[in-house]
Amino acid sequence: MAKAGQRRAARRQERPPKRLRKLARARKVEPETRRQAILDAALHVFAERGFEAARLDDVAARAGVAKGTLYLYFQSKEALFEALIRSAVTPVIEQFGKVAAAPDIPPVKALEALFAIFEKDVLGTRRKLLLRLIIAEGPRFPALARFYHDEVVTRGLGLMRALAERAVRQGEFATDAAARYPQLVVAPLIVAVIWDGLFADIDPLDVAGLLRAHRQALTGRPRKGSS
Amino acid sequence: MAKAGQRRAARRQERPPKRLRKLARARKVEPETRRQAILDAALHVFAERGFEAARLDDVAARAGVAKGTLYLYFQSKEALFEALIRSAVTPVIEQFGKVAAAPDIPPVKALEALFAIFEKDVLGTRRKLLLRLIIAEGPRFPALARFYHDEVVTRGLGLMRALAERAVRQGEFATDAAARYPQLVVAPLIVAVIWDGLFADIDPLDVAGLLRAHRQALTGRPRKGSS
Amino acid sequence: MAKAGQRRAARRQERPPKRLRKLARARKVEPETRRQAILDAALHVFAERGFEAARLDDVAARAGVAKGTLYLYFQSKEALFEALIRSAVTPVIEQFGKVAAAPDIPPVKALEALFAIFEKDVLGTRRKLLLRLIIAEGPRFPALARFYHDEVVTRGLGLMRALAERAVRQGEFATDAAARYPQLVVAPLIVAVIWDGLFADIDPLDVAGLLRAHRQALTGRPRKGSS
Amino acid sequence: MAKAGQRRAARRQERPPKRLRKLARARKVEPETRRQAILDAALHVFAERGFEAARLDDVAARAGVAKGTLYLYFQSKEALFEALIRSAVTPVIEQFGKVAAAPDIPPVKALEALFAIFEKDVLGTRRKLLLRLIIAEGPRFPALARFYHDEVVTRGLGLMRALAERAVRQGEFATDAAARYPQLVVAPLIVAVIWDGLFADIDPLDVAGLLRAHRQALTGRPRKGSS
DNA sequence: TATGAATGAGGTTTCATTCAT
DNA sequence: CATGAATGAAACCTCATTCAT
Repeated sequence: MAKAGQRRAARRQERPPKRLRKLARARKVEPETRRQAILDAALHVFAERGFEAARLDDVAARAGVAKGTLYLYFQSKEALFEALIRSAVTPVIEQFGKVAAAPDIPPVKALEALFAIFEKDVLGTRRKLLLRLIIAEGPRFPALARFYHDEVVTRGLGLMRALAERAVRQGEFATDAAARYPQLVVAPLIVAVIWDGLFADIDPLDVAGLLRAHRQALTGRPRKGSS
Repeated sequence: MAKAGQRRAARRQERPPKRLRKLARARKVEPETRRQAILDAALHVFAERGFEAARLDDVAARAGVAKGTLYLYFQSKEALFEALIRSAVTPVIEQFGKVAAAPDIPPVKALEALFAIFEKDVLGTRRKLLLRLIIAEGPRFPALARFYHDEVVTRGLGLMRALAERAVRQGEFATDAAARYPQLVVAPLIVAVIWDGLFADIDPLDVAGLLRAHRQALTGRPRKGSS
Repeated sequence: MAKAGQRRAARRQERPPKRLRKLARARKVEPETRRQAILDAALHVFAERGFEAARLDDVAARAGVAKGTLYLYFQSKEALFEALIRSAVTPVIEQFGKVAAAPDIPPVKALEALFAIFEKDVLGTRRKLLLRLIIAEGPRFPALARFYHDEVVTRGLGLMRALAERAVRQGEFATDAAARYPQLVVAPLIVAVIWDGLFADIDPLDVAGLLRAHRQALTGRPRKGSS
Repeated sequence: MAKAGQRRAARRQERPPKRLRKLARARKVEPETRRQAILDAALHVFAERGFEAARLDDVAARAGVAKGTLYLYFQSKEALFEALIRSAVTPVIEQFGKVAAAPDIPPVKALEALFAIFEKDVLGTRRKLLLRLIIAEGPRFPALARFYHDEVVTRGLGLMRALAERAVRQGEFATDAAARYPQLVVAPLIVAVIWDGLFADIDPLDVAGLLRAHRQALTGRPRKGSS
């Protein structure tokens, strides 16, 4: 038709009255299950569009519940977002903790293991979306930033520092730089996540190679023959 | 025939005239000046709220122009956002280029200079907002991500790689890791920007110390006496 | 973490809460009823102001729904307009068909009946607004023009032609002009609608007289004593 | 780019600053010439989009003047519209008058001439746009409707009535229907204009044939062999 | 006289939130 | 508990009109 006002019209198509759709009365699911379904859906939608642009309609649809139902589980869009961040954040750290704190394995081996976990369980899963979400939306959600700082960053960097110190003591790291600034250890991980978000399609990054090189740089020892 | 002083003709039948403009018309300024004012305002507002949440009302108010004026300079909110990214992106790289490419200064000195420039001209200015904006919004603006990749990332990493290679050849870097993955050189810079955005208020980062430690790690030599 | 009672999250930082809904939620009505109410309202508003000048605010108010509700039933202003035209168009034609096709009543009697129907069910009702709307806005809505052409004009003229041919065969029409150009039969009806729209207030038209005279002209026989 | 808000954006393309375009200081043209240029442009734009949707920007561009200049010649969009209707309306009528009133030519010949004029000087020119504009927008501009009624309709129908009466007296018309309702004479002309506006592209009308048939119907005499 | 940048009210459309069912 | 129709504030964008130049 003509050219009158239509903005995001392209998003929808037709509008069947669709009422009277004999609603199948939601075969009783565990509330916790449903809560998780909503959080899963929310992660996808928030990650894809960002907090503001995310539509609860989409979250509800993806979770397979009605829009109103969201409000039975979360007070508001913001509360859902916060719960999302909080819920998904801890598990990884604990895994990290187990590896990093083990005093019997050599620090460089531990580092290797940590990077592998990161590659597999963060970069390889939807958890990377979470990390991106925090980086992107954190500045607008100070309470979440603080939570993340306290729960993840501080603990994570603590582990890294302990590991680095162990590595320094055992002569595995050339300098104590990483022990004083454990951010140096994780910085390439962060960059990998960001790179993936921005350039995955146009210039994918060889994360494994990057992390191998990073380990090499930390130990200060030339590559041992292999790549 | 109702000859004068009637606006919005077809509305006249049912609508009170109520049109009493005062318009303190802005004294003519150079178009380029005004364009810059809008871009400045946009940087602030977009950086503070993100693309979606940013309101053009706020941009206009901050720029000291009427809402409609924005549209004399930019086609849409999105166009304004793009222009913002594109406009502010190149200058730094050029500065970087001058320093990094100079073959006469020792690579580590060059690195030192680059980090100083970064600290002063990016972290110390509103340019860091821009970087954050790209990190946060880039995934939703593939065209911009590509632009940034082509104009900044590729060139920047190219410089870093050249510098690192020089450093390796001259024996200033312990390993060739940074030459193979120049992302390793800039990763702490990125982390500094992100940290600043998220935790500046609750746990500020000693960026100078971080970057010093980073240089130290890259060279693989224990600190030379000083801090 | 500001847990409850906060809406529009990301706005919270600079905006007064000021959200105090009262919403006298409309008692549930049948969707079809509501759809009709909206279409009725739309007919009035569009007819009175034309497509462009019509404000959806007015449509909503007249239909007794909120502005947003319109978008639950129609995708856009344009879609509403199209639906309006399409919904109201067919009924009359069917009535026409019944009368015009009846082979047992004399053609002139049928014509008389058709004109009476037109006077009562088109000119006498809001359907004339619809006709005017098509005449006025059709040029800007080619899809609608085609729809109207195919659904109404072609069929209507077909009926007229058949009727005229019957009249010619039976010697009731002086010439075959109307059989070849059935537009001639309806032209005065169109003119009556237009006249009503433009001059009803200043110089009303005696439509009954006009149509009587028109029949007389078609038959080519002087008035039989009466009027 | 992404899918954020953009409504009529497609209409524009880029936005060159275009200020400082050494304005050629409008080589003095006669005010009346310029006024006509504006009216010509206005006819096109108003006809194409309707009053409300017409943009003065387009009128100005088409007339080759700046937007502000329009206001030196007309008080408002509405005033321009009114002037447009008034300015273009009279000429045809006068031509009609000359032919219709000539007492020496046979009425049917006169009719033939009138229809020819109509076909050539109305349907064949931009004047038909004017007629359509009056039909479409008249209801929202009562003052214009009255003007048109008094200046054109009344005079035109008067001429038609006189002509028809002459035809009746001379036995050229089968009935006095057209003398009593001269609208019957012009109705097919109106229909031709409307048809052209709505269906020109999908089902063009043989106007000449229609009008020949119309004359035939009015005279009530079977076609005289020819055409 | 002519310009066109600037204005800002007002339009359409979106979407978080509510609540009758 | 769950639903989803309804709400209405607020966003983006347009364009008639003004006025400094």
